[in-house]
Amino acid sequence: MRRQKLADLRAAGFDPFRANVAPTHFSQDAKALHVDEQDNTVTVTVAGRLVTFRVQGGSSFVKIQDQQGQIQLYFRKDVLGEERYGVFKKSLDLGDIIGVTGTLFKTKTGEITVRIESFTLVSKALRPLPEKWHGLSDAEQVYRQRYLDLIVNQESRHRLMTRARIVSAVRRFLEDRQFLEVETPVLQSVAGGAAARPFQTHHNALNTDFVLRISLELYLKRMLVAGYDRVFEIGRNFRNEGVSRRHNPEFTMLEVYQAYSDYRGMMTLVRDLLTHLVRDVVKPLDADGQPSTKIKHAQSGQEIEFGGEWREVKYKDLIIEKTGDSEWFSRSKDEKVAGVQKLGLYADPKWEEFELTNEIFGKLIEPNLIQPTFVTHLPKELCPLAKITQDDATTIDVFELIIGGMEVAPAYSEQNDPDVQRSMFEAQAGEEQQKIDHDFLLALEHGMPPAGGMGIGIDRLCILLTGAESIRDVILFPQLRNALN
RNA sequence: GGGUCGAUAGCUCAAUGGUAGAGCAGCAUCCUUUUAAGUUGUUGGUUCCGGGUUCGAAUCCCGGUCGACCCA
Repeated sequence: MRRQKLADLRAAGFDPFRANVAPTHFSQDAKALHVDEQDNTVTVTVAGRLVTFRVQGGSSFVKIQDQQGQIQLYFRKDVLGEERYGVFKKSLDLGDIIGVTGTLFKTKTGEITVRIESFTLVSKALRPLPEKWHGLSDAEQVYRQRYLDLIVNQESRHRLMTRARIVSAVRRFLEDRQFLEVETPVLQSVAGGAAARPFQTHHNALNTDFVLRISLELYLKRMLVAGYDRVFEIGRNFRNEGVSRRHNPEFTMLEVYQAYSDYRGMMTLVRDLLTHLVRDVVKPLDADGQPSTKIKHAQSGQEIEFGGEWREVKYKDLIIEKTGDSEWFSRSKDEKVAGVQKLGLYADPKWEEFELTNEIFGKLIEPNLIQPTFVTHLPKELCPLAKITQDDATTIDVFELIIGGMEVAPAYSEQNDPDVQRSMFEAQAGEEQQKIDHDFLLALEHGMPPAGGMGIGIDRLCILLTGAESIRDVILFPQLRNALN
């Protein structure tokens, strides 16, 4: 039927797919031009997709939607003429993309509307839009055909628009502080900087195997060696692991490195960044409609308070608090196995001691840290890339920022002693083992300034700041299995 | 990888083992300030796929595909 309309238009000498318009304004900018008591004095050209269609005899109201939102259009037979009005009624369908020119006025219900003087069909929708009231709710179709979700579900439009604004604001925030954005390789010989299974690939011309990066860290540190004292990268990492509400095989990471700083400097930086994003980008309102710094956490239902001081606590203190055992860290491995089991968790005697302890942290502590919390002084086995704490050789100078029960940002005082770095790589154990990048060690031997470094999972940050349920809701096209037909 | 649940018209959803339906969209009709517009009429189905049980399967059983949630 829609194809018939298209054929009819073409037969009449008009091909919508060869037409175009020159919009003068986006929808909301256009509406802002209307002056009260002065109807039909301002002319605008706007364009967008037809999303509601209310034809009533000789006059009709329709709405189009563009990047900024929707704007109502008013078509009259006596303005357009019999023939054009007929074309409007007969040839257009919901979902079509049109450009229109007309004057702004306010309807008797108070909605600023464009009184149409001319219109052009610039793209014909050959398939119908999903239902207008319920939108698109089939999760699979929402993800596979995200464009439909974004057309009809305002909530998705807003959430994913907010993500774009968050990423943009992060860039500006860092650039204002003289950080340089750099781009480092996705194809790497060694998947360093984290412990994760990488995707493997092969370069034909070089006849070389590569992996897709699992972290940005080691190349950004080479840039510190290079004398770029403040660098950051916002880039995609890839991990060949499970898919869940918090994991997508490709995800976006921000990593920031600042020479002559340390993990405490990163603490200030990340808190300033997040409060800026909440106050100036997300701009939540409280129950009375006043600006707030609280965002509702979808999983727990609690309000997360981003303003004020954030809790800071040592990893060991959290473990001692949870186990009720002040001597936990001097217990034998067998005692730790028993202790973990006593807390109702599975404990495998084959695990390393730090893994037993970390099971308690991961299962019982982290998920309950809803308010922003800096967990500091993690066991050194959890990361080989940080500096050892001066007065406690079992911990490292790092924090993990936990919000909403999720690790949002780890930060370190970066290890810059090449010999210590090498021995820490070699001493790695358990699940946390990272591959050794010898070229990176070579770079360190040339001298890297002392530095603070930090990573922020942008997807997880967006989950928190938009109150989303799942990582899939903040990624435009989340990974799904192939749908063969 | 394991468990639970789900897949029916373009979309949102119904349907005791007994003729597969509604709303919206579509099509036709009336309507010159509507707000999920309204009016009258109407088209539309490989019930995810493949087997099985049965006189008879959207419905019960087995296998598969895809998805959601939980667990690892």
